[in-house]
Amino acid sequence: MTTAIKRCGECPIRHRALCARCEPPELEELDTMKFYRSFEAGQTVVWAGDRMDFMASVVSGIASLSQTMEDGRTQIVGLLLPSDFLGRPGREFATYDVTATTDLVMCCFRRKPFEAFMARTPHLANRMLEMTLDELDAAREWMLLLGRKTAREKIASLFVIIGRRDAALKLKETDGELAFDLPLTREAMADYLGLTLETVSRQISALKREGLIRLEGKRRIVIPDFQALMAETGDDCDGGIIG
Amino acid sequence: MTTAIKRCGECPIRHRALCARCEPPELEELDTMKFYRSFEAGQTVVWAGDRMDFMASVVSGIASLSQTMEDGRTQIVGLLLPSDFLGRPGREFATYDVTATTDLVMCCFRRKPFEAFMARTPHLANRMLEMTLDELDAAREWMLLLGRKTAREKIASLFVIIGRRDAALKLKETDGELAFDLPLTREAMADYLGLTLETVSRQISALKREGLIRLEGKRRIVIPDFQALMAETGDDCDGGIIG
DNA sequence: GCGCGCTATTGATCTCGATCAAGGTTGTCG
DNA sequence: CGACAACCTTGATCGAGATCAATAGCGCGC
Repeated sequence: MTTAIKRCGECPIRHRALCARCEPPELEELDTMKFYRSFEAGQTVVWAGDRMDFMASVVSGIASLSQTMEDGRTQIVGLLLPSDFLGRPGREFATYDVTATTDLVMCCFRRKPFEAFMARTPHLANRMLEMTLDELDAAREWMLLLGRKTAREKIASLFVIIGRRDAALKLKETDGELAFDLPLTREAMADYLGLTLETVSRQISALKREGLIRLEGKRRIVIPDFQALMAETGDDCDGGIIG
Repeated sequence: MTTAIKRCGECPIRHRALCARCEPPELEELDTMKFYRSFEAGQTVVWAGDRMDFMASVVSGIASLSQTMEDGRTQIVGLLLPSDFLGRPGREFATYDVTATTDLVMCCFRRKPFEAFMARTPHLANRMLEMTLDELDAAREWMLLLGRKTAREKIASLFVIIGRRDAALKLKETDGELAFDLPLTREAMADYLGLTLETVSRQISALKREGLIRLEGKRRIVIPDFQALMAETGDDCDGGIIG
């Protein structure tokens, strides 16, 4: 396994996932338990059931969490994008297969010291709770997609979510033309959306034919009119601004 | 809305969801912010988007969390069984419709004082994190069901999960014969499993015809051989004991 | 008891997405 | 360059579950 380990004093994680409110002494302490791991696209980070003696935060690249049934049916239950967190306190063994779907760098923390650190840093525990609740909301939104949306709506929803997230990372607005690289193969998209890869391919072709998206190569998606694509997701289009 | 409010010094919640590790002074304090609310089967606890100025724990009965699309397609994204928790810190507005699917009693805590209490009671914050992570795991298991299981497997999975949970509440073993009342109509089951009510009905009839379950009336399910039913869920049957 | 509303069952038919199958594209390595 | 592998697209057909429709049981109030 290609696992580069290095130390670094300026982790992007500080400013994103965990430590927006950490003080310098706390950051120092986090640094002592921190190391980086790199994975190539396709590599497995951990298998479900493996001992996992670290928690981690995604620095760059994308990983997927998936579950597989004995007969091979697979469901991706979550994507880890930059700043997303992996691992749960108090759990020694991985629950899901974690796979790098693109080249991936993670900032890892050894579990024991990290848990000890969390125990005496309340705002870090709060931040963990906040992140977990956000993930729970995302999972529940995905349940609506898996249970009730058509193939076309599923594809449109996926593109909207990836597009929005991608724009957020680049600090761009999500209106007007938007372009991004799909971090998933057709098969991975199928496993995320509860479809077959053929259906994914056909629906992408249909959206292309209708001008809702353009393809540059197989992987790069251009969305000329983000609002128009959102109208295909089946969701309320007000972006979920409640209150 | 039938909303009985009473105070009570011996809340079952103490021993379950929140306070297994609370000390007597903390329990006193929790009591000052606690009140009970009762709902009849079918009543709505809150609508998505409503202001919700309390958090709550289910004392008895069952509630469902659901999302509905404009055209009426509905997905139940979670069931709240006794001891389950509702509401998230820092969120003033409900994200999902919450409906009593049976007669329901909830133990409620006013949000502001509860949040303040949480902020200075670290083990409560930890307990919240633990519960949220468990819910996340449950949601992800359900994603596999929604995305990849057949109608038959979905029904079998539902019965296994309700049966197991019901047995746990009654402190019974989950082998040999097991009987419980279905807390959901056929329609609610359909909305939970991502099916139509006709398909639910047909699959239940099929399981009955094959002797995997018996029906006593419309709602009471008897499972003569729990292992045999588990074999129909498509899951590994070792009950997920990893490590 | 009778009629009404709600829930559940069952049948007939249709349809969306799965499955099976055949190419086409792209990239890599000798 | 050519061969091979991985990934993607498209077509033909199939089938699980949706949809449409009719009927049946089951309280509940009058």
